[in-house]
Amino acid sequence: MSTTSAAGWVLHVDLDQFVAAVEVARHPELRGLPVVVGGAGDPAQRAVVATASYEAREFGVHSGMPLRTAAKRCPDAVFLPADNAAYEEVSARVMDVLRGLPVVVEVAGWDEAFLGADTDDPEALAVRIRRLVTEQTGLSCSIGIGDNKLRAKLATGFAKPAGVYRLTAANWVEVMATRETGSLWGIGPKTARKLAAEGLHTVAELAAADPAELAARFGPTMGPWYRVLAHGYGDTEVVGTAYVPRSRSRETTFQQDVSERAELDRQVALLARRVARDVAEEGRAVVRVAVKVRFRPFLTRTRSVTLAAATIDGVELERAALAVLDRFDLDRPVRLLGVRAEFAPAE
DNA sequence: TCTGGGGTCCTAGGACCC
DNA sequence: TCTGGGGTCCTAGGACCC
Repeated sequence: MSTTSAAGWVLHVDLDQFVAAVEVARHPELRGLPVVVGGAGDPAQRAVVATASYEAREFGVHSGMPLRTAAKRCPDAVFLPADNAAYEEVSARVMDVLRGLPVVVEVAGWDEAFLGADTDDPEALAVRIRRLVTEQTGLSCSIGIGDNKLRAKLATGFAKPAGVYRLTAANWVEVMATRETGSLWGIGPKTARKLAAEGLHTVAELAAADPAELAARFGPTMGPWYRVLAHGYGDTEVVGTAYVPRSRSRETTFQQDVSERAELDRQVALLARRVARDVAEEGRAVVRVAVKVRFRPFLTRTRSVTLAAATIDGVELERAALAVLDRFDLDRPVRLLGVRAEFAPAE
């Protein structure tokens, strides 16, 4: 089978409330209850919601929300710790089901994948995929059908939950024209606000904007790209080759802010060792090491260094991370430390 | 909304070189 | 050293996504 597909259809498969669904699958007594997964499962701790079940979402609980806030909105929710190893295993099983089909599979996250498919009846294929995934994993998914990745991805939003939806050039204007620019995949809250300040509120308004003016305001790449998004244009190539990471990082938010310098050194060394283990597994040389410090209340700073020579050696990575930490003004309480290693760009 | 953890890509300024 | 223009690398920060 080829590893890319430029012709035919793009399908976007997205598992419904994935993490919560995995937990319900192994704790059937939780079915129908508001379930909130995140952190260590203790709403009193500093952590956020990884996934909320649809029942919990009814109470206004959503991912990214502090667990504390979730507990206020939904005091009766069942709080569970995140078990990433379990989710990765289930995710791998789902991807294997997809790879068993005559399609190109591009994994786009734990719970989603793009498929390149040559078919005359993408709806029939989508229905078949939904049935297969449920039969073989017990999980429900939604599927967006598009003539490119952007439209397939957005279509999934209209397909959820447990449905199929087609979004192409044929219905793009009808479906998207009056929606806010922030509904586009790639335009977040900040950019949506800046666009609105330029008088561009809807997808149709952005599509009709002057590319040169967008370039002047938002940069030579991003400006014109926003307009392209608003037209629904996008990548049609689905790539099935293995993902090659550009970096590996580890970070920790402390339950209590840390001020003591020796403890900060100790924590950075621990993080650097964890990164070194990940790097060793990857087996690729590191060319740059970065340290992230988040001070109280929430001021985030990064410092980084290009190594004199690329290395995979854990001791050197740890030494580099400590040296970078030393360049910060550590005069305020710290709530988070992070260490990131960057690999040499793949050829 | 007192704001996790793991990623990617773009921008912009300064250094440095020719 | 009253100083141009272009290219590239390094670094920090921002925005976005899952």
